[in-house]
Amino acid sequence: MRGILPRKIKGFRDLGPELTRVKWDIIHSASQIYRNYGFEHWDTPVIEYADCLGKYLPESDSVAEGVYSFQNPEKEPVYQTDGKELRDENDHVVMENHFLTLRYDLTAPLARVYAEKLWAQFLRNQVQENKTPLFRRYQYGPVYRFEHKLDPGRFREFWQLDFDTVGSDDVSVDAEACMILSDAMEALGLKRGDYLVKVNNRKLLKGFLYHLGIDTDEKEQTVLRVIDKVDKIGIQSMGEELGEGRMDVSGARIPGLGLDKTVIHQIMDFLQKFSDSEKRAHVLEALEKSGIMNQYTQEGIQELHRIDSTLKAIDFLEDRVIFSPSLVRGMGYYTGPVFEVESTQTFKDEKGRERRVGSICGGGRYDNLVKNLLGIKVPATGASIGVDRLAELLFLTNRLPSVTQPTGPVLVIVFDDELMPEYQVIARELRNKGVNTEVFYGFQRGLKKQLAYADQKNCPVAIMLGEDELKKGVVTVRDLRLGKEMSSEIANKDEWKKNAQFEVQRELLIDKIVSMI
RNA sequence: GCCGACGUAGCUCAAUGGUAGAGUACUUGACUGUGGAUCAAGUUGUUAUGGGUUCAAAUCCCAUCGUCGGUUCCA
Repeated sequence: MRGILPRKIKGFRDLGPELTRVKWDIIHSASQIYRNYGFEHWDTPVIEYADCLGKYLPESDSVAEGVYSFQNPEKEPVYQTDGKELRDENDHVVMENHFLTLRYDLTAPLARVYAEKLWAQFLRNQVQENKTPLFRRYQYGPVYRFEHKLDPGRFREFWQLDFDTVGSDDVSVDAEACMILSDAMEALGLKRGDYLVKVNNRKLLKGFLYHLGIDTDEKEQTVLRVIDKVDKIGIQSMGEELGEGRMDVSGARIPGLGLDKTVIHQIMDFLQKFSDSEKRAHVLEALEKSGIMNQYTQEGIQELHRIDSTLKAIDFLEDRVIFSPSLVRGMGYYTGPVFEVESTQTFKDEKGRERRVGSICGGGRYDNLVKNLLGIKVPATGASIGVDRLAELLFLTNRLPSVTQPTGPVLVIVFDDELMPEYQVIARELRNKGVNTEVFYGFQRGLKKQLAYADQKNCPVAIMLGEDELKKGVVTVRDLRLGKEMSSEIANKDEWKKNAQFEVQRELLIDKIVSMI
């Protein structure tokens, strides 16, 4: 017989109070920075029409690999390119169960929002390239990807925290994105030097590879994919992989791209030449001297110059933002500057091995944001904080120790059902003063149980009111925080009790508690 | 998808073909209205699942499932 096993979908998780708190800390402090730069908060649905996200139907050739899709139970009209309903030979509107997709990032929905706003004008042919409106928004929320392989720290449901500027091709926006990322990292508690914003320009790589005879998008993509791994596998292995392939430590054979030896050496030289430069100006100088000049590299260098001078003007030096000509960022859709925030911190895993956290934010410029939807180029640039990655980082490196053990509520102990109304009055009065207060409602009402509960929730204070106190017109207050401090030193139970516990007149209770919190 | 390692109590892990154990957690008591520490007692298992070899399997073999590490792919 089939039964029900309580369980979660792989790659989805429950977040306890500690992680939840870290997560919202990140969101609040970073959002504050985004607003500080003028971005407005938007939110969009978790589910979208598959075609609007640039994902097409499972039966078509471009199978929506990697996303969660399903058919809408409701039939709706099919549209033509001019926005009118598609009709059959009998002039009936063609109806379909459209495919729906859980959003896999926040950028695709942004494109939909932007295109939807422009749609009416677009139909009237009033939308022109280079005249599209400026739109700046930030957004956070869960996104969903159907990953086959789930590395630790990689999930199928995870949160992103994006800001994007649509409708500007000025690279000052890219420079600004670096400022924002840097400010955001510091706002949520990272110290200068705990992180580095790394910047590169896709045009530079494109121009360089073009110079080496790698002149098609397809070739470029495969080469970039290998270059992207250099941090992970080292320059030597990367070279092997560009050439004849290599043997992995595990014995797996990794096929190479079969590039020419001289080409490979030039790529390796290029990457090594810049990996040691610390000054942005030095990198630019070296790039100019390299003599690889074509349309792409020229534009790329010029843009980096602009970014450098913008950052320099407000004293964003190399302790925050560096140029890193080897930075690729996997995705193919970037067209200009790309950036990434790397955590320089390490932590020890459960086996005591030193581990790096790596990249925690990424972004860049992409000119084809709404190309699918409006058919025109709209320049956009933006970046995304990987909230869950960052939460884990803060957790692992213990950057926020106070967050890992949040203070619990004041606990009102329940001795007697008859006194419940009075317990509620006390709780009410405390809450009105802004003190988090909980009345104990558990089954097991032994005092021991209730105090153990308070201890487990890290309550600072317990309030006890029973028959004895009622007769005297007092309330017993137990300072759990003080008690915890003393517990390591004091063995004598009575003395311990004497110090951490006292009686107070009922009418003085609230002020007393407030002063203790 | 491919290569490798691992899977024993809620958790962390022992037991090298011969009776399945410890720490921790949990429950109860010492303390009948008092957290921690201490002490005492108690509960916890189809050794991932299914098959095979053997007088005898947690242990050896095969398959399946799961976890981890590496690799491939990734809008």
